[in-house]
Amino acid sequence: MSQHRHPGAPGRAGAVPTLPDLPEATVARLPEYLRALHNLADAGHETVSSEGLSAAAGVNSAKLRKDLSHLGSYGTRGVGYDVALLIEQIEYVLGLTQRRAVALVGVGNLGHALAGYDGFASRGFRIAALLDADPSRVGEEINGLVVRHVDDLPTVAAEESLAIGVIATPAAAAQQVADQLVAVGVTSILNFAPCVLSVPEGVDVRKVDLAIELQILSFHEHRKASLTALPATGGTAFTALPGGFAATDTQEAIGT
Amino acid sequence: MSQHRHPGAPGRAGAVPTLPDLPEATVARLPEYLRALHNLADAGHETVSSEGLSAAAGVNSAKLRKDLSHLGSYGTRGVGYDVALLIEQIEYVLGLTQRRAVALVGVGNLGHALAGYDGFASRGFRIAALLDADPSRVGEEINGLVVRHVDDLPTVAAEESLAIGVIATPAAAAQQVADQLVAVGVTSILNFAPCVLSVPEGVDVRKVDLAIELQILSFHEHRKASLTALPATGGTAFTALPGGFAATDTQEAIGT
DNA sequence: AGGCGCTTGTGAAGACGTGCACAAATCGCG
DNA sequence: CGCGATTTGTGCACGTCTTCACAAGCGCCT
Ligand SMILES: NC(=O)c1ccc[n+]([C@@H]2O[C@H](COP(=O)([O-])OP(=O)(O)OC[C@H]3O[C@@H](n4cnc5c(N)ncnc54)[C@H](O)[C@@H]3O)[C@@H](O)[C@H]2O)c1
Ligand SMILES: NC(=O)c1ccc[n+]([C@@H]2O[C@H](COP(=O)([O-])OP(=O)(O)OC[C@H]3O[C@@H](n4cnc5c(N)ncnc54)[C@H](O)[C@@H]3O)[C@@H](O)[C@H]2O)c1
Repeated sequence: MSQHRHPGAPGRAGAVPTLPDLPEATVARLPEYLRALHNLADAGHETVSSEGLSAAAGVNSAKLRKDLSHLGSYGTRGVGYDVALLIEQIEYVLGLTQRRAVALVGVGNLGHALAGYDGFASRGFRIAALLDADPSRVGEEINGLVVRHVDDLPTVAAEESLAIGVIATPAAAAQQVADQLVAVGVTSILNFAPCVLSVPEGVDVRKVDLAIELQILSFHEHRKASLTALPATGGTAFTALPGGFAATDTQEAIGT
Repeated sequence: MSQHRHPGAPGRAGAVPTLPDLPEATVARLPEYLRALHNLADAGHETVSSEGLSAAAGVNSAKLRKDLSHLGSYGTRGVGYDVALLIEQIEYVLGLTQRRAVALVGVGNLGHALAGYDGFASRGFRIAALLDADPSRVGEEINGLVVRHVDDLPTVAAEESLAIGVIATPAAAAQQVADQLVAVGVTSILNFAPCVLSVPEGVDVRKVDLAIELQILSFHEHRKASLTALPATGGTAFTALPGGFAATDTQEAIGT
């Protein structure tokens, strides 16, 4: 509270945006709030309480309030948050006011699905290029975009200001592709290949690995099975899992 | 240390497996160690040091040692870890000794890619059924599996012991599908639809949301841009980012 | 056998994230 | 204008995670 400078509202002119450096955990949740807010806006809500928004986003309301307070938030006590304003704020902080260009490398099985996905456009991104190393794939048109050869990356980067590179190649090729992306100035990479990438300092890599998610679920299945298999020694001690079990990215038992 | 009971090696008979309850953060990393270990095994390594394995998995070596110590690990001081034994251990803890059956619901754009993905089989899972609500999709054969109607779910569950349900339907249908999965006894769900699911206690849900990953990357792009835009006051103070910046699921600047 | 170098396993400290509980602020209404 | 209902923003305490640093253990070489 006290004198909290507006951290750079979208409408304001340049003048040093003063991005507050948010806790990483908060950053990871802002997109969820944003999605929930868009749903609320579509449903006609003009304001929403922290209680309502946190329920829609599936988090604790105190956590939500603390997250929003980090970006010097615009709530009104006794009322709640202005939905439209909050959307603007979050989109600004996340850097979504500009439609960022994404280059998708590897137009195979998964790459085709990604290329045809409309969730890119509706959430602030634009597929600027499809790239592949297989000559037989080059030239193919998907969703209005023509697949180009991965060696054209420098040309593509010269035409467009690439913000993010998405790697959907086999693991064996991923490091090489990452190097090529870095070479043309890409500093953010989303990697679908199941491998660790080495990148220079200043380049961010996030990974999506289906098998890891399944294996984490498998662990919990295993644990649940070994618990219920135990002969109930004293009573129903194990029926209710110990509290605070959910963590990282797992949601469990969210009541309606 | 002291007398550490083997927590249930795969070869041993039943006798109460005694699954140690691992920190959630550790569970999330075990699959990465497992992948790195398989690579090492394929490359012919019989043992590996915590330093070597942590490098291959892209984490801090102390963290790796602590993670492994949680499962009553099998390292030898002065030598390292036996690769094959460690693989066995981790696979046991993750519950991968049985090939878990996965039901994939929603065989659209993304569902097709998942159905054709060989990473399932190679990492301990088996697609047991493909399900969709669209009558025109039912009957289609993908990778040797025939798409069945989602209303056949009870029949499928009766035939197979379904461990995990994967939801790849539009967000609007996801909750309903989740309810159907829960109704037939599925207690682990991987959700690709961008929405929050409500499930009863005891059911685990993990989500994969492409847009969230991109938006997190976008935030860091935004932040990096706003930093470099600043007139360098004293010198190269901002060239190196403050240490300990990577978090959650982000790897950054991993040296070779 | 003894010593030496290497590596594990872990205690302890600090950083980080979470959630309760409540004071401060705002609105609407009489 | 004042009051009560409501909701935000946050201090605080607690739990979890990370990282350092080092003693204990192991194998090898002499
Ligand atoms: N298919 C899925 O559902 C799925 C799910 C999770 C993860 N993945 C991972 O995503 C990646 C892609 O999977 P896929 O099923 O689409 O594989 P795929 O073999 O169908 O497609 C890979 C594509 O990458 C291209 N490619 C290969 N080397 C390249 C290079 N150096 N530069 C540019 N392009 C190159 C190939 O020509 C091919 O078109 C894999 O690493 C896979 O493990 C896939
Ligand atoms: N395509 C991608 O690359 C991608 C990436 C990330 C997330 N997603 C998400 O994954 C989901 C699927 O995306 P998509 O591109 O494959 O969509 P899609 O429309 O191509 O496929 C959806 C499929 O679900 C089926 N379906 C609809 N209602 C159903 C129900 N009640 N029960 C069973 N099946 C039902 C439809 O018949 C269709 O086959 C969406 O939520 C999307 O946001 C997709």
